[in-house]
Amino acid sequence: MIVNHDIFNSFWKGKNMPSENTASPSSFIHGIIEEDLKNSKNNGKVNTRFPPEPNGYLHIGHAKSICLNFGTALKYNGICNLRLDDTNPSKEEIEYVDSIKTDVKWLGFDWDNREYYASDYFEQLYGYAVELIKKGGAYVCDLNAEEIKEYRGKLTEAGKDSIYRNRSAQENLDLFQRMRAGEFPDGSRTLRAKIDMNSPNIHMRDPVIYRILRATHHRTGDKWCIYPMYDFAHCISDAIEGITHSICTLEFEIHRPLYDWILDHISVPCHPQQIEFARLNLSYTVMSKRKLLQLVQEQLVSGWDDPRMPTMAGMRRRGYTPEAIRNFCETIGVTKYNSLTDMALLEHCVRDDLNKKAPRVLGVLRPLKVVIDNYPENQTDQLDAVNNPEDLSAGTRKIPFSKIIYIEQDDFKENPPKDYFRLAPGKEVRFRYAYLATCTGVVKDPASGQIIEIHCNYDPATRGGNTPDGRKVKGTIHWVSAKHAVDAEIRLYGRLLTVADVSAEEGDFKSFLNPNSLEVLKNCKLERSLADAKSGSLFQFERQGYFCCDPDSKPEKPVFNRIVPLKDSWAKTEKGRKK
RNA sequence: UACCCCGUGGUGUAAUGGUAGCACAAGUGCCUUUGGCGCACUUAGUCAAGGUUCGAAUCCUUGCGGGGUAGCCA
Repeated sequence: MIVNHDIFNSFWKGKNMPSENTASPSSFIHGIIEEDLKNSKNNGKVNTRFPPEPNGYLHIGHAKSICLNFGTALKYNGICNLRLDDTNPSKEEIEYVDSIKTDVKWLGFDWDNREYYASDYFEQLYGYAVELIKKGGAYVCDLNAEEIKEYRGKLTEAGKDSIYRNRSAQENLDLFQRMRAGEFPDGSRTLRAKIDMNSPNIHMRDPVIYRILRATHHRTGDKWCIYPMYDFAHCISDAIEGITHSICTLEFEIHRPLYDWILDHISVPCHPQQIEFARLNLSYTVMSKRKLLQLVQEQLVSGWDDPRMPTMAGMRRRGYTPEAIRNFCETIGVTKYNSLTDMALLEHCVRDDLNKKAPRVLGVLRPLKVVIDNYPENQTDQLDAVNNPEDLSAGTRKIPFSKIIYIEQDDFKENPPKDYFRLAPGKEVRFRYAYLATCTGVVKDPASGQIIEIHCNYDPATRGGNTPDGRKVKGTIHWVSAKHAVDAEIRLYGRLLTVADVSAEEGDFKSFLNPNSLEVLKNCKLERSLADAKSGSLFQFERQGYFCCDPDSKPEKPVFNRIVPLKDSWAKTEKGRKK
């Protein structure tokens, strides 16, 4: 696993703080908050938290939650804590903790010194469990896992009481203490909340709140052999931290009565309000940690930071910017409707951001050799090129032109279709920033018939690409001088999956993996300046797309990732024509 | 067929009882030394039926459709 912190530390530091605007998604949640504010609830405070479990890498769905939680706190002058929800040591690792912190910072949010861990509350949580037992709200149950399942009943039928349900508080206290002391084997007993085995809500049928589990915790080591369950730990952690609005995803909606029940039955300092919203689903990808982990473990991708992954690490390596992701999160909104967001919207946000800030360069992905017959053998022109037409303060640079150049294979057609205004026999095009030239001949490989070389004559009067006589030339194509070019590897990424909505398909999601999601071009020709591009730096290769210098890049062999192609209305009409 | 939640153009959302709007996508045209960007325009929507109301996407009822929930996971 490669974690290149330099990618963003060098490039983005100080440039990626969210503005008031992008950090302010408006939604039904803010409606609730503003109502609370109006009623002076919580003394006018708005405190949130982002509470990931450190059992995997953060993905774009988490970004939505991060923007919501941190953005809400920012909007209402509150605070947002980072809390690692680490109550299940069997799945959690320090590597994940580190990556989570890295990703939240990279996205542009700051938890100051409020880096909290549910595990920091284990002692307090234990105390609250004791209080609950004393109040008759919890009991130690000796049923095993299968028995508990059986006693729980079904969705459509009530459960039945455990035979251990009516133990005395004294006995429960003694047993719970001995559970902690390690007197009983894993799985032999649990602490359960004493609620209602007939509840239509299965989560209220005496849920387990503590289990015996001998696993080394990444922070508390072997100090504990009992661990609190989510439902017990989360609401109390919220209360301990003074959270006012505990925002989570829809699948916890049915847990809310339990969240409230626990807080109502112990003496916590406050009672946060749980509010649920719909998690993000993105077309042509998967968003579950389990599936992403599978892709990594089965080496179907190169790692958590494979640029095809919807993880923050993957998107970072791909070249997506924090600003683009934040803007995306604002654009998609927050509701309770289970939706499927079009990947095209994310790509739009990426292009929109990159268009403003990415310097333009010339690079040829699939080179075709062009000889300018009437250009002097050993001459080199240094031509002025605009770095960014969207930002003239980015200035200009010099690019060298000479007798032999490379153009894109797509930019020449021996038998051009109608409306094709690139290079073709007898046709004139503009080499961007350089000269107008007319195609005079084609050289083919006698054996295969493949076009291997084009011949042109240029018009010396058109230096810089201008036409003193005012003639209009519609086609402008990019090029790179052969003798000045730097050879590079370019990785083109496609969609991870072949179907937009894999949840609607039957069978294993892996059978819908796009076999062509990665195409590596090893013979690309780029303008010289790209030889010393820094890892993580972003460019627009004119007429091609946006590209990001990969950590694998070396001065002698630069490597670039295509972040997203430019929109291509010609490809669209061509495709339409073929139909 | 238990309980809970959700249904607004193709997609994502706004309208909090008072003109159904925005963005993406799709399409057309203009502009253009990036077939990019930008600009203008077009297509297209309140799940259904009743009810309340001067007036309903919004409130009520029923139906239909979608999602969630039966870990000692979170």
